[in-house]
Amino acid sequence: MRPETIEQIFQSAVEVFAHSGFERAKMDEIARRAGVAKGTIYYHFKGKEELFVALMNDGMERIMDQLRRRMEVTEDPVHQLEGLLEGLVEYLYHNGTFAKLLISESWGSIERQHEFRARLRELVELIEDVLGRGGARGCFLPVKGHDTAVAIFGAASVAVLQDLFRDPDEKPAPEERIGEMADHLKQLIYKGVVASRSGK
Amino acid sequence: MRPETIEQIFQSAVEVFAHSGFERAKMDEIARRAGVAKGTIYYHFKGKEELFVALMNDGMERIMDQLRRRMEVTEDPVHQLEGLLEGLVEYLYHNGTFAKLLISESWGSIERQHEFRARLRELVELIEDVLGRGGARGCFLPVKGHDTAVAIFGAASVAVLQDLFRDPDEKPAPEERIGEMADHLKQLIYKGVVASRSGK
Amino acid sequence: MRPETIEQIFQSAVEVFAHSGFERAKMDEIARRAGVAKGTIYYHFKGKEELFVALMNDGMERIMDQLRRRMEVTEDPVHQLEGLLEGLVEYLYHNGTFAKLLISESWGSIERQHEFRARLRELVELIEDVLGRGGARGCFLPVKGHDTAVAIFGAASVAVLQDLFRDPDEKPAPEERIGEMADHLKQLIYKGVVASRSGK
Amino acid sequence: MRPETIEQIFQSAVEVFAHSGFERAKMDEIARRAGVAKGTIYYHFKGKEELFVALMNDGMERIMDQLRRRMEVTEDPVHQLEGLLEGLVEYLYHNGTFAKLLISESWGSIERQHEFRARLRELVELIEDVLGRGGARGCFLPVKGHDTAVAIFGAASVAVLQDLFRDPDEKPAPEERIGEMADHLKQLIYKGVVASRSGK
DNA sequence: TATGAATGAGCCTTCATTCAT
DNA sequence: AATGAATGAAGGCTCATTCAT
Repeated sequence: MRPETIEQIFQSAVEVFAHSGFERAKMDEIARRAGVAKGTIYYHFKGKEELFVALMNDGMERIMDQLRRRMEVTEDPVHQLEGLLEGLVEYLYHNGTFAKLLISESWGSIERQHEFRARLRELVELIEDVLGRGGARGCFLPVKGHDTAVAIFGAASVAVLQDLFRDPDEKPAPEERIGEMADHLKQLIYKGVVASRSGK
Repeated sequence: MRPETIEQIFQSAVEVFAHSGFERAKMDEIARRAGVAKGTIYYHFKGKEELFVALMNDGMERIMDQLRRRMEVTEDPVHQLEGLLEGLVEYLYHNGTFAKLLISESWGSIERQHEFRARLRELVELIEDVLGRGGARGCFLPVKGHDTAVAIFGAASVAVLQDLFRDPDEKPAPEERIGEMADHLKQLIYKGVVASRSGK
Repeated sequence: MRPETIEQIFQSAVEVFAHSGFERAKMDEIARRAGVAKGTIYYHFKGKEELFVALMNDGMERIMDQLRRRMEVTEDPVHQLEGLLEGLVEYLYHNGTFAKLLISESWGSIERQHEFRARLRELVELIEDVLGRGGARGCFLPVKGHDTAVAIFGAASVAVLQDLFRDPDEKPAPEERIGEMADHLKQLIYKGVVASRSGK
Repeated sequence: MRPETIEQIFQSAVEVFAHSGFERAKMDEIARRAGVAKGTIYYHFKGKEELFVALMNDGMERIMDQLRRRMEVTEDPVHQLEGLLEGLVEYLYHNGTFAKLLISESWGSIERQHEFRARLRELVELIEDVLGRGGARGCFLPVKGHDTAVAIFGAASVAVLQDLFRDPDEKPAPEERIGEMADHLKQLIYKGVVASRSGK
């Protein structure tokens, strides 16, 4: 009757998992913040693990949706990559919570972590595809797709995280930072850092 | 240099922390692998936290040493950046264990994580300095130092991790991959991905 | 006689209690098998305990009915005892479920268990009466009634249980086994095991 | 160093398990009675289940020892059976705790219960062997071994339990009752209940 | 009558840490 | 220096029961 309850648990879980990481997160805390009894969580989710995975899948779907939508507005791979970078930075910045989990819970051999990397690979493939299409059209250099795509993802996500977790008092307006960071990333990824290219 | 026992604990701790992450790592397991009694660890280290921090500091010192040594061989910022990238990839690849902890335990508000990010900032500053010097000399584009440096670090470390944690059966020879990956990163970071630059 | 819903709950409860014992039995499971919502059980029964007691009382009534009916067909205590043994074995064998609960939930100091033993005592008294009447008529040895009656009940019920819970693949036809076991019990209880009796 | 601790846990566990049954028994209570911290139990036993099984195995070993010793004093199967009955009644009476668990936790399909019945079968085989040897020598009637042996065990154990759990105020001296009950069982099992056998 | 979402006390188990030896 | 038995706080999960609909 009330999908409301599930939604509350979900919201609360995102916050708590993000704040504490999977291991330190306490079901008690999630329940408290959601304003439900502990048992209620277990009525809707099989356990901590399932709740977490449901959460991450949800997050991954959202980000993939956003990125795909960004890419549909143009056919030009260069613009598409631009959209990807902006979308990625924007989403991660607004869901720092999710960004943190994505980066910190993706490495390891636990089942959950396997599933995670699989999802992450989808995102990387999105980037890879753009690079591939652009390479075919001659508007991108012939880069080695996968490694480069992963590197681009790593650059964006770590940059966002580092920004989110710096001393809270010196943080500039988020919206401004998002634009700034996306620009810096675009510059790095589009042109690289080396100046003189004629002589090379 | 270090007494036998401590060294064994250290080695064992690296393995266990890397395999399980900080939270899942058990002091029991560390003691078992080190071949010492659990109490012995507490004789040498104040607790789990201290052991972990000591470990990470050690790791950070080693990587910083390696990177600094790489940079001393030349004065040319372009070559220095090359050395940095190679050194970073090489070290992280050989110490995947450390790479994983570095990336997954750096974000959060626990004391230990603060200390971590502080250390990481040192590494980023190393990159930033090179970019700065290169920019001053005109051999680098005038990039926004900090963001770009973080992005470069993120690109390298996530790329290495993704490689280390992919399906174990399709892994090529490590040494080969290290060269390859460093090359791909260098290309990305040096030239970017966009092809036509004539108009610029 | 009983309304549909209650009957379904009853049937389901018998199965679940028998399969899992009182403690391990879950109201959820009982409701599921009965095809009703969990709340429905609580609409008809005060709780788990009451449901269980109702069940056992029902079982005890049935078995007592069956045994009493068996005894009415003759006046001869020897034949009556025969009927008791056959009836007991037959009933327990066909209601292994009940047999198990009877034997395993009867010992302890919880209220429910007291009530149980009280019921069981009724059954034992039935046997005791037959032995008493037979002793008065001279067709039974002058045995100490209560102990012997309990022993007879124990012999029959444990024999049946042991048979019901042995490896499922080597089980012979139930009907056959019932006759067999009743015979063995009759022989034991009628003649005992010692051979030479002339010299005594 | 201190097998003392384990012994205390063992003793306490026997009491608690017997008083409450496996499911209702609380590790907290066992620890409290043993005078140790809860964790101490888990230092020595893997869990509740293992503790319980260890307990039961210990009990079974003790009873088998006692019964085997009883049987060694004579070669005559009739005397041996006498020893078995006396030993069984005596042991169960003195370890009502164990008797209860034996009878109430032996039926079911959980792993632990399988193991239990297996152990119980050993005991039954002891009886079966005596009956077999006696039958071969002609001092026992040619009874069907297994069923009869199970029935004898059931008779003895249920008789003891019924006695142990009757109203506490009307209990006679234990030692006296043990002798009495063993006698009643011997009479039942040796001669049966039917009086006139000449005419039959 | 019947439902099923919600509850929360209760329990088993884990594990970092201590300390007597 | 080293040991390992003992500790106990903490946390995930279960499940009988309630109640608004």
